[in-house]
Amino acid sequence: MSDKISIKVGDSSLTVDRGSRPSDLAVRLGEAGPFVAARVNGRLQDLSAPIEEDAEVALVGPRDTEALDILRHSAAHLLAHAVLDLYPGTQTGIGPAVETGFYYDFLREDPFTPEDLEAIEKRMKDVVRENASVERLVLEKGKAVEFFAEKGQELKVELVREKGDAAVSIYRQGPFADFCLGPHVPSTGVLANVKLLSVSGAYWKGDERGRQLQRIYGAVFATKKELEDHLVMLEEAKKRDHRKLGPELELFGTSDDLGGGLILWHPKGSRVRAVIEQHWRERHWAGGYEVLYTPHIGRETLWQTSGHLGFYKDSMYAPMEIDGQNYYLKPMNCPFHIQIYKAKVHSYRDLPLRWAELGTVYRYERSGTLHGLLRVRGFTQDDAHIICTPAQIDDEILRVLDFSISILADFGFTDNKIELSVRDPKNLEKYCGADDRWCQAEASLVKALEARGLAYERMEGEAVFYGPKIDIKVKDAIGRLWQCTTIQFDFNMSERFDMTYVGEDGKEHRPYMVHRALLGSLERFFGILVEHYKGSFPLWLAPVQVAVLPIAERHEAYALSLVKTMTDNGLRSEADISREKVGKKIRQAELAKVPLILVVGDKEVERGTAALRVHGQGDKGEVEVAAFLAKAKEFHQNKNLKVDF
RNA sequence: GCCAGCGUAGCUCAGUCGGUAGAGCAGCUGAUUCGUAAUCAGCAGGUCGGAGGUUCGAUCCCUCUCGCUGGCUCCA
Repeated sequence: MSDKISIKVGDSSLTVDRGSRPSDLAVRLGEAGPFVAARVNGRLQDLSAPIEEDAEVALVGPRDTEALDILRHSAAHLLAHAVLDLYPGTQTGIGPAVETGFYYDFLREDPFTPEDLEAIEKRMKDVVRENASVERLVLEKGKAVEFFAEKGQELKVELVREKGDAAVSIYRQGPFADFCLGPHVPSTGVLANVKLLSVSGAYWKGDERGRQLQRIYGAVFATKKELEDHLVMLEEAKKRDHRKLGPELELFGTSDDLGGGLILWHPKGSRVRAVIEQHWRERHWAGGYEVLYTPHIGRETLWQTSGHLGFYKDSMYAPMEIDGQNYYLKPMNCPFHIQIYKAKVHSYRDLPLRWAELGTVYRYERSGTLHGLLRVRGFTQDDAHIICTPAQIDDEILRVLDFSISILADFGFTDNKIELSVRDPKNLEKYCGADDRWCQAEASLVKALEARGLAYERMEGEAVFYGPKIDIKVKDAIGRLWQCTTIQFDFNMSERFDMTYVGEDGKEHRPYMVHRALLGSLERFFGILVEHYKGSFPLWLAPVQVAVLPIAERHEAYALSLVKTMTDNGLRSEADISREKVGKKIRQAELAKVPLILVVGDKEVERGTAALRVHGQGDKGEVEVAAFLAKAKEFHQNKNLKVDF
């Protein structure tokens, strides 16, 4: 075996000693760097890792996209380095890169305070300036255990014992050493643009019964600008926060006296909700659905049959006793729809049935999980159940998929991420329902996605126990994903309630049942809408669509007549007849994010016109009332997301 | 539920090293009748989240409790 190997870096080819390191290549090629890692024959590795065979090598700079995870992971190590410098005796848990940055978990008696975070960040920056080197060593497993035991790092000892191979790689910098595969940056100098963001609790190995650790979160980027942009984005997200905008725009509220996780829809929010519901109903009727109503409570026996009392009881509220019988608040609508199904004998000729309901359900959520409109204890699901024969299932799935995507688009969500959740192939016994049914169900989900050419991610093992499903997540204005639609097969309920239909053969058959929530819940969807539009709803959804602002008292009658004209034409309109100057009225209408503003004074009264202002676009000048009305009506009725006058 | 932080007027916030609180906006009243993002003046508004304790005295210190925030866990 030759002790030379040939290396290709970009356009250059060179022959080097076997065992040369990527960092040597950089020197040899006169590449300035800095570099954070190297891609050797497609695999990311340390700059200091020897190359043992002919290879194609790419040096990875901090600004390369594939560097970001390395920067994050290394920044997590830097964080631990600083923490151990400042708080010796702290035990380190795990510290990975995550989607938005990195974190590290620590075990320590005293809580980290915000001041501690500042001190830690400062120490991190010192270490960056020192450009401390990061060293990799490989120890035999037993030695690695000893190594961490000597340092008093019991958590690491546990990890090495559980996960370590025969040879364990360890990264070391300052007082900190980690059991870690890498790769890592060669030294800390490239981690200058780092910021610690928050501290929170976390469980050791994610186990609720396990030890409680303290987790410090941070973000890191290759350039200062990217870090600043990220911080601006966090600020931007805060400005869109529906929990702030909701009460500000008088859309909804909560009340301590009412209780956590319960939402009060204020008049303006209720208006928007009513518009959403009406649109939803009309689309469902047009789409071949019946819209049902069912009660909020049901007898214990119903929940026993459905199985909820068996496996879902912890999420249900305590029963109330009525005439010696226990009744439960509903956590789901399906048993009620099934009762309607079972009210008569169904023929295959009746199917498919598509039954939808805006059904308000109540679920116990642990106090710490409640979050604005997004996680609540009482909410209205836009639920539907499709009951059909095996022969109909492909058509029905395609139909519900198209329907869902189309309705999401009505609200401005056209950029979606789709996930197909299927069984865990290694654990088939934990699922209910016959194997051939699972196969057919999965096949029809895939067929529908492929028929429409939709990209999707296959989530192995993510199916719920009763059937495979498709989830649709929508992307909002600042790129965040929100789960809305879920289309799930249910092989459980139809069995438990012994749902049947009479087939052509005169025999009883088991229908397919598909659950579907499209918007998800009205509360949650409304929260997502508020964040997506930053409170500035498109015209057709806006609680007030046209504000009419008289300049002086003598213009009020005219303003009110315009409001009546708008209202008579189906537009939601209000006049501001406060004794304020027009500048103030405009400011208030703009702050309320009213899409269209009509200012009227002497000139407009005299000519029977109005001065138009479009939210976010400013003064558009004088308009004829009839022409304005025609356009506004058109935008409203067509549900345009943007208006153009 | 767990860890940490927070809770002062409707909102945003100041303040009190323990002697029962203050501003701006919003509200009300009055004046102003005004041309594209805040007219002026006056008034009113708080058992300082709730309960208990320590103290001559608690909004401030302690305990419990409720709620909110960031996460964790959970979300068949």
